[in-house]
Amino acid sequence: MPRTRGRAPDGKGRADALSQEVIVGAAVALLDERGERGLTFRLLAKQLNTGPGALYWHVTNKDELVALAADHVLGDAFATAPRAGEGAGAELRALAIAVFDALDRHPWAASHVTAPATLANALRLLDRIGTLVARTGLPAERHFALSTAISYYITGVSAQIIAPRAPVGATAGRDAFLAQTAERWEELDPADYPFLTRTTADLRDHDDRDQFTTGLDLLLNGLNTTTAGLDQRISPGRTVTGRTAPGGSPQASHPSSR
Amino acid sequence: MPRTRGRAPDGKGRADALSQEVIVGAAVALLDERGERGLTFRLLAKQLNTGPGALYWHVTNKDELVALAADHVLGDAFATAPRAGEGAGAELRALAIAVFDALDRHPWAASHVTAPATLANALRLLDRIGTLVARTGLPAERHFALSTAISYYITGVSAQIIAPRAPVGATAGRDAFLAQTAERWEELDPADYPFLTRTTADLRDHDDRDQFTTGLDLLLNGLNTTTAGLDQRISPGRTVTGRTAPGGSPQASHPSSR
DNA sequence: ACCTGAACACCGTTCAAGT
DNA sequence: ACCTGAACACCGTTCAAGT
Repeated sequence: MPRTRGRAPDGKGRADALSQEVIVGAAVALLDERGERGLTFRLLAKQLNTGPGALYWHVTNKDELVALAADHVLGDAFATAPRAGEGAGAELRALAIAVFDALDRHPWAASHVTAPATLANALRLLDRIGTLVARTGLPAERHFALSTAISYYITGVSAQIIAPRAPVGATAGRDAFLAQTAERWEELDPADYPFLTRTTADLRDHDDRDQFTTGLDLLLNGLNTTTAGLDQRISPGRTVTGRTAPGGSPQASHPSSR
Repeated sequence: MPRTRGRAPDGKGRADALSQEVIVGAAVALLDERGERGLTFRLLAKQLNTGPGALYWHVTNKDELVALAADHVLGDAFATAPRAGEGAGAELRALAIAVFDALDRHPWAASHVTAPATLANALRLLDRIGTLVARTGLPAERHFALSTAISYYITGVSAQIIAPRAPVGATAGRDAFLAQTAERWEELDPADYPFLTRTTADLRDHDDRDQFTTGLDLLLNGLNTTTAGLDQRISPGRTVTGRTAPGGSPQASHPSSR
């Protein structure tokens, strides 16, 4: 079964000619089926009716191949995310969720989408985020920092949430894993872990996707407040220990605990 | 179950006896020196004066070993983060930055700190975050969601920022990489990438650590606003495309574009 | 209980040789 | 330009055998 993705039928190249796209497509399929460890140049070559060496003509090495595969599935997000003009904030939110969902369909992918963007769809994503951020009316000097922060959140937190599902092993799946982790938490000493030991119920029945949107909304909410907080960008960078300003100056940027 | 937890110094075990701690310590050193690919059971065994098989008595496999190593360096964060009572928000911020810095010292580690927490220091971190969140006075039902959101941000975004530095190759380092990426952005078509093409300067001279704190402050800022937005938790979960509520209900949670 | 080290079953990658 | 496939230089992991 030759896996020939559509080759423009212009020339007389063999119908099953190799190309980077064909290889990446087959890699995605293999990755979906057998996980990152299951992707092998030998196996991939066999499925494409060649030898392993042939693949190296189109792809530098396995790292690049996996990165290209991850970027490929990232592209799915643009199909679902609506361009409609509901306001920049709403579009940002929709785009972020579309990315999460796209990566969620291919658990191996999330951790291979890296920043700063160099591959096609990662570039497209960041540009779109930036364009939307620019539309919010926030000060232009902050566009880059805010856009990359959002971009980091989307891919970083997605990876964090989705990655534990990547190990192809546990067929029992997510629920069993969570239940098992919850059990571990229950056995901890409440004196050492006061929070975890009283929170096991939430762990058991939380929804991963809700988790993603919770933090996302926090972040987008913060965007609202941020216009006034321009000054905050100046001071905290250098404080190595992360201590707040020694003078106890007004820190509108931190949630007050009173 | 070969868990050689603390060896009581009663017997006359060889001074250089193997234990999980010794192995993890040596693994961290090797990881720091030669990166993830440089860590080999053969090499590690040689440095510990044994055969590779011996290691498997104390550690299930390489995945577990790397996870333990990552959790080990995560522990460094607790040394720097001050417990002082500057308010929950400030402490949260300090803790987050301490984690970033700890992971930044061991670029291979960030991507291996996974959620939900199962290893010692990851548990400790999440418990601490939860305890601090509980102190903010936010509604108790939201403590779990908010704490994990913060935790996801810290480890996920750290990984995202730090990971590109992990490849042991590029001795030229981060700056060269950024400059090179900036060049790529400059060559893009402004019609397709309006944002990126006008933002290359920011990419070139941004500071990674500032990037981390920018998003962090956004997130913590959002915490302030969130008390009023309790309702927002209910609706968005099910909307698959990520569209906002169809009725056009008041959406205090999104940045207004006006 | 813990360690040894040879052996198994793989890998990614290269490269001379072909078309 | 592109493909072939054998060969190189490794790996992680297992396991009978030792102490």
